[in-house]
Amino acid sequence: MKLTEKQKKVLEFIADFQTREGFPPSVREMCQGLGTSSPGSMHKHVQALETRGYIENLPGKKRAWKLTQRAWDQVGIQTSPSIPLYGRIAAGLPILAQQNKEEELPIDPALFGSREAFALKVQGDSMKDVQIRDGDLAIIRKQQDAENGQIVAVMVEGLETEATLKILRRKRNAIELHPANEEFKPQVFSGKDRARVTILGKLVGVIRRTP
Amino acid sequence: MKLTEKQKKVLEFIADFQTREGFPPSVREMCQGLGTSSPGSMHKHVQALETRGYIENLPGKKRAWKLTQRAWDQVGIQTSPSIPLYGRIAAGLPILAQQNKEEELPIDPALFGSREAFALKVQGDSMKDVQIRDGDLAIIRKQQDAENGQIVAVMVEGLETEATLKILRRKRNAIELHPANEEFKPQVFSGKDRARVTILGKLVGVIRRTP
DNA sequence: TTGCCAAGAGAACAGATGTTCGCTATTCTA
DNA sequence: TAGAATAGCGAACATCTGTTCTCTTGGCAA
Repeated sequence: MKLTEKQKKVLEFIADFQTREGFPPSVREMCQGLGTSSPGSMHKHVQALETRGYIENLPGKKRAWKLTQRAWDQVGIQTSPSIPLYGRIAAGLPILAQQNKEEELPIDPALFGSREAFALKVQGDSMKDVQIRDGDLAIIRKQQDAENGQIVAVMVEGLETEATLKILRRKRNAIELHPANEEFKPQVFSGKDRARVTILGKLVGVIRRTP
Repeated sequence: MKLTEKQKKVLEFIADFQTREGFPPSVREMCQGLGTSSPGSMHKHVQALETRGYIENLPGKKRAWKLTQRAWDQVGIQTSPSIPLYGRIAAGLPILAQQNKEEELPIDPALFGSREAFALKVQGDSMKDVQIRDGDLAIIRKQQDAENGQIVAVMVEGLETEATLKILRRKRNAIELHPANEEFKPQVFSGKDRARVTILGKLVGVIRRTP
């Protein structure tokens, strides 16, 4: 019994809502969260998840269902939440490859309002003006895009083999990556070069361990 | 605001039900579980718990309430290892009193090399020169003393009702507390005044949550 | 006693919610 | 091309559920 793409989305939403709020979402809240408008359609999905063993339902009660262990496994939520710390990035490997993991920080990503996050060790003083130091751990929420002015973790193809923190500024035909340090100059990628910039995620926190 | 005997029973039932089932009980389920028969009476108790800050309620939604941290503390259910965050310190109370706790950070103190730690919310820019910002969470390892030059959390008797971060400098006959900001002046306590300074612990880390 | 307060019973109401039903659109397959 | 599978819309219904009200009971202090 395989899950439809939509059913996975629904399952993920329920799991996310449950961990965030502490109780399951109502059918209509799921509609709102997933951008549809018909409780009927949503109910069909929930029912499908039930017959497939991802949800236990107590008939007759409102907003009273449980996700089974199978569901939590599917969504990939671990019992003891943590944040992986990536150190130096080896050239040629996917950035977030297992080989690059340096440590598993025993911190719940929810502390930073994220469901999935990772950490990078900051190197150098390029973020000095926003009080981020050499050696700090930057907590990054995974996302493909970000808004202007936000601090993001980026990879630049061909230029560096490491992920770096930069302030994102999109111009009409260019992407600018600004360090938060007056002594350094921004990098500008215009035209085709824009494709060389890959956003890994958005900065949602900083952790510093002082000796 | 003290809790009635009955209200404690109700609170315990809700906490128990929540951990067992994964969602909160309805008013009538609480009635059944506690051996009464009137939803009205039970609702009064729930409301009392809400005004006392043990329950957060989302009006208009059914079976949708959350137990606050205070409630979990009252019931005495422990979660994974964590660090308590203390906010404003109320005058006259022991600094690390339960009443001052603002949040329980789901972080293992071992991450900062401590067995027992607590967190304080940094107020103001007195630590600007060491890249600590207003709003940052300072992680403090409990200890009575510290070495020269280290950053410590201190209470000064009579002067302030809040714990502050300062750089410690012991002189022959005085204790100096230096802010890490050139614009501020150090506080000097000499002679008998030295006894007014109480060291709560040593700074072992910083956590920043960016919105 | 009198008054106050916590607690409960029972009824009643309004709204949220699960659930069902019929119809349509799109996509993929036999 | 016909049919199945998936997904959605919108309406409608029964009931679960929070909430309010009134009345009653028992304990306790002034």
